[in-house]
Parts: sequence; C-alpha cells; structure tokens
Amino acid sequence: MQNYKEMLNKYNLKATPQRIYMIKEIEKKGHIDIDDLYEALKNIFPYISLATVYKNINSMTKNGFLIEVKIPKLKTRYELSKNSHAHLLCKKCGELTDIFIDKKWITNNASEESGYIIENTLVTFEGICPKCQKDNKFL
Amino acid sequence: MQNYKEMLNKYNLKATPQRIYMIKEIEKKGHIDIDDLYEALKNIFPYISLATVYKNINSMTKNGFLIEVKIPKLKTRYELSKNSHAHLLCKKCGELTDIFIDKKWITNNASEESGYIIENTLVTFEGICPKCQKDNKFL
DNA sequence: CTCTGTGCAAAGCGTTTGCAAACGA
DNA sequence: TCGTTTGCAAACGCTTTGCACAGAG
Repeated sequence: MQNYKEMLNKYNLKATPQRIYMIKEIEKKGHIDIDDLYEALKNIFPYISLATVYKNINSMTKNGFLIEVKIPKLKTRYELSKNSHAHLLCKKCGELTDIFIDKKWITNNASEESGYIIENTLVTFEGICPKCQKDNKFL
Repeated sequence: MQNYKEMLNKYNLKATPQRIYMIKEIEKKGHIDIDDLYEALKNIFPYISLATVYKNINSMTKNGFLIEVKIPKLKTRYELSKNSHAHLLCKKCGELTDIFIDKKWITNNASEESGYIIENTLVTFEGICPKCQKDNKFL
C-alpha cells in the first residue's frame, strides 16, 4: 500500500483509496476489463462511480502507468506496465496470460526491412490453453 | 468485380454493389476504419447508410472474410484476410502497413513453453516510419 | 418468388463531461 | 488551504436494431 502510494505519486496522481485498490486488483488479476474492475471495486466501495473507474483508468493509461490490451472481438483489458512480454489468449475460456519471449530477432528484421524505428513490439498468441485441451478433446 | 462477386457468394453473402465497392475500397487502402470507409462509399452511393456499412462489416468479419485490426488508442481498422503477416504502425502519422515476417520460431517457442495449441500469432510493431523520420529529426 | 440487404429513424450501450462536495498533499 | 478526485446525472458518440421497401439469386 505504501508501495502503491509511492507509485501513484511518482506519476503525479494522488493516492486515493479507490486508486490504490484499483491497482491492487489489476495486479492480482494480471489483466482486467472495466466492468470486472468496477464489480470488484463495488465490493469495497459500494458507492464508487463507474465514471471514477473510467477517469482513473484514463489518467493511469495516459501516463503509461497502465497498458491497454486490445484484442479483436474482446473487451479491452488493462494491465500494469511491466517488462516486455507477449500475451497468450485462450479462444475457448478467454484466459489471458503473459509469456516472456525474445522479440529481438523479429523486431530487428522488421526494422531493417521496413526502415522503421521500432519502439515497441506487440505479440499475441491465440489458441487453446492446456486446460481447455483436456476438457474437450474435439477441436 | 466478377471476382468480388464470387468471393462474396463463397461466403454466403449476396453481391450487392455496396459490398463490392466496400471490398474494393478495403483492398485499395489495405486497412481502413469505419468512418473513412463510409466517407469513401458516400462518393459512390450518396444515400448509403452508416448502418449498412456496419452490418456489412459485421457479416464479413463474422465469417472471416475480413479481419479486425485493433490497436491501442486507435480506431479499429479492417483488412481483407490474407496470409499471415504483421503490422507496422507509425506513431506519428498513423500509417499502418503490412510486413511479412517469419513467426514460426516465436510461435513454436511460446507453444512449447506454455502448452497452448497456437492457432494464430498477431504481431504489431509500433514506431516511426521512414518518412516521419526525415520530416522530423528530433524524436 | 423468396430471402437477403438497404436506408431510415430510434434505441442501446459504453464512455465522457460538468458540477458541487469531499479529500489528499 | 489549494488543487485534485469523487459521485452523480446528463450528455455524447459509436454501434445495433426494427421495419418497410428494394434488390439479388
């Protein structure tokens, strides 16, 4: 909590209880969408407004404290910004997990070939997670 | 055009002039968002409805004829589904281009490490395109 | 001829905004 | 205390829906 407070202040954001709990929740879940976050927050702050969640998500996203994860056909989810990683999305159960991969090779290749200065490489793998593979043999 | 007609019929969609021109426009631009597509279509069909554009985008996306390209902080764009490729996005001018890269290595690695059966690998490189690099030396 | 697609208007939702009161620094 | 944040309600903008007519197969 003291920790979260410092993180927020570092980004010029006041450490309100709502924000601290938002970060806790995002950290706990890894990735979360607005509605799930709102539901989770209501358990702690019964009168919290959805507008507050939006405002905070926006202020934290604007300065890079949070990262938007947009995936075709799904709701946008948010995560704490952290070291470069990729996403694994299960098309069956919707689980989204992180995986650390080495992007240097593809990034350098793409940069050379295109002439772009590449600042960021986003990678998402879509497929079936081990659990869903077991649950349903017929894919 | 005869070509587009066949493509549509293959997907159980009737080949209306609006749809044929939508595909033409998407093919021409490579990637396009709803509003730009609507504007382009209005030149040909002055009375076309935005609802028609949405309905067609949805029916073509549902069956995989079109692909949704969702990128953090930007409007969703659509493209014709084609062979596996990656995207290059210029953060300055917003240009979105295709680049063909070999995703096998990262995909196999991620699959082994996670146990996922991976069906699709989405890659987006964000950076500065060559043109914007020239236009502005100070980044 | 039948069923799908189109255009229009209205409805639906997710997101943002304005404001007064509450709160953090 | 001062500037920021909160909660509420209203506004906004994008997307979808219902319906009658038009058009493709």
